[in-house]
Amino acid sequence: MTAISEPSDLSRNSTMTVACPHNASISCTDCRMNSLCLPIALEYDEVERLNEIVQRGRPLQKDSHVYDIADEFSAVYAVRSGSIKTYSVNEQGVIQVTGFYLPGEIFGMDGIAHTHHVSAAVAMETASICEIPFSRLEELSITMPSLQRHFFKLMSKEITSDQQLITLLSKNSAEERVATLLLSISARNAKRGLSGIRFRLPMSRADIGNYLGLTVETVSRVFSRFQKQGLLNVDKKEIEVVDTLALQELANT
Amino acid sequence: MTAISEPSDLSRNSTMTVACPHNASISCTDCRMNSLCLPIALEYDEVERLNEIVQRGRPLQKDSHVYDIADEFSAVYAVRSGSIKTYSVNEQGVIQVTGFYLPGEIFGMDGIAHTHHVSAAVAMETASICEIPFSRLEELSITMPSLQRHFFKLMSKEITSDQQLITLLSKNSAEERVATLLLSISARNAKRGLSGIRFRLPMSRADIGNYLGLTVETVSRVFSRFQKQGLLNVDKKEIEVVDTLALQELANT
DNA sequence: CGACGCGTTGAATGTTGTCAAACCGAGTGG
DNA sequence: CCACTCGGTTTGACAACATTCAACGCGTCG
Repeated sequence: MTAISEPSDLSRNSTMTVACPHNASISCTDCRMNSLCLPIALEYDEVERLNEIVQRGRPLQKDSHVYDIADEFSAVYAVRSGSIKTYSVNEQGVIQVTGFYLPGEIFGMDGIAHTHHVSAAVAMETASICEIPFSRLEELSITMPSLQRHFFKLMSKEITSDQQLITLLSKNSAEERVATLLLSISARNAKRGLSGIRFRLPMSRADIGNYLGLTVETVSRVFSRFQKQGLLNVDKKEIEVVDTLALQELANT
Repeated sequence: MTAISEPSDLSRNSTMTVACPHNASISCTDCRMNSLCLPIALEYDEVERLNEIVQRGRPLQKDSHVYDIADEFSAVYAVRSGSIKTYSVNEQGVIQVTGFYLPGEIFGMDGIAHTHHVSAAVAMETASICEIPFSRLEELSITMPSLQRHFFKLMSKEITSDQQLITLLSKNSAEERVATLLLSISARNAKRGLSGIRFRLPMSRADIGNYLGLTVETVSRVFSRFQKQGLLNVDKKEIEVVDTLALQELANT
């Protein structure tokens, strides 16, 4: 569960050899995302050792599962391209979207304390991911303190982002919730070196509504209102942030 | 963060020597709550070893902190008597109550992945607690697999109860939220051998409202409505559940 | 072309929040 | 002993906000 909070720090213009992010044969060293998903403190040969345990699969199709509820927990995942959403299902079968994950972000840690996943993860669009087997990661962590620290930080972030979502749902209006989500996605895009002003939302209105505890119609209306007020330009999933400050004021209320 | 989900299993009518729960000199072996807060699989001498690392303090006064936000994380805690609430505060200073803890329940695990607490814990009434230094607990866990498993289960429960709260806030009405909380407290009282029908709510209406994302007035109105409909008898904090089934239907909607 | 998924918009409804007033029980101090 | 305050709770009237239901537009895909 992330999305509202912002992922790890540091942007290093690592390599000139920029390959297609869907490409499965790329290594951690060359990956465009490595400054986001890797601990910054790793030395070159440490990255190499991590690289050896990372498994890169063929790209996932839209709507296909990375893991499903009750699947055995065996790995955590990094988004290399595309985007992923996670959701849980309660006893009554109600679905709750719990997070959106963009390239460079890590997901799937909900199973660490369990033996099985308590949520599911699906691709919102064609996506490629890195699978990091957790048992190997644990071994590796023992000899690489910086890696261990990095993962503790990631787990922390998951927990605090849960609490942020709870507060958002419990205390904020529809406009405030949507503004907060937009700013979060904007900031995360900026961190990846993309524009924080113009970007494409990977998720549907229904996903946004489910995540924020709103109906599709309300989400749509908020977008329209923001556009009318000159805060945004909205064209389906394409967003242009016009008045960042106004959005921030909304989000910080 | 707990409250909606129910804590550990098994009730064993352990001892005849029932002492005052505020009494600090009681040992884990004799504690009335041990069937709730201890892993059931522990042998007698294992309980003794756990007992040796548990620190029992003087009773806490109402509104006094067990730990505060940003305090160093050093221990987890078990409620021996009274009750505890936890809350977090976001960047804008908004307080979100994140859990209510009754005797026999464990809290303070939010700091495990961090070095410092990301939430605060205060006594809602006079309470006594057991402090379990985490470093010692980790050592002990190595030689006691059943203890380790128990704590993993507790951590899992924290995470899933977060997700349950998120779903509750995001998808349920005021009545459904209140019904769910009441049933949770009822069930937890029953598990402690107390009545699940007549009990005293330890928290204020304001705390309930904050936790459930409602105003005090709404909480009060829902209680009144439930009473009018013959689901409850309410007298300030004293609750009598009259129609459990109707409450359950509300909670499961 | 027609069906379908997705998004938008309008009108009506209903739930929850806001504001204000009053109540109640427990202390407190005159 | 009584009047007083104070915090927590309840209740009412009203307004605001979000949902519901319905219709429609638009693009894609069979």
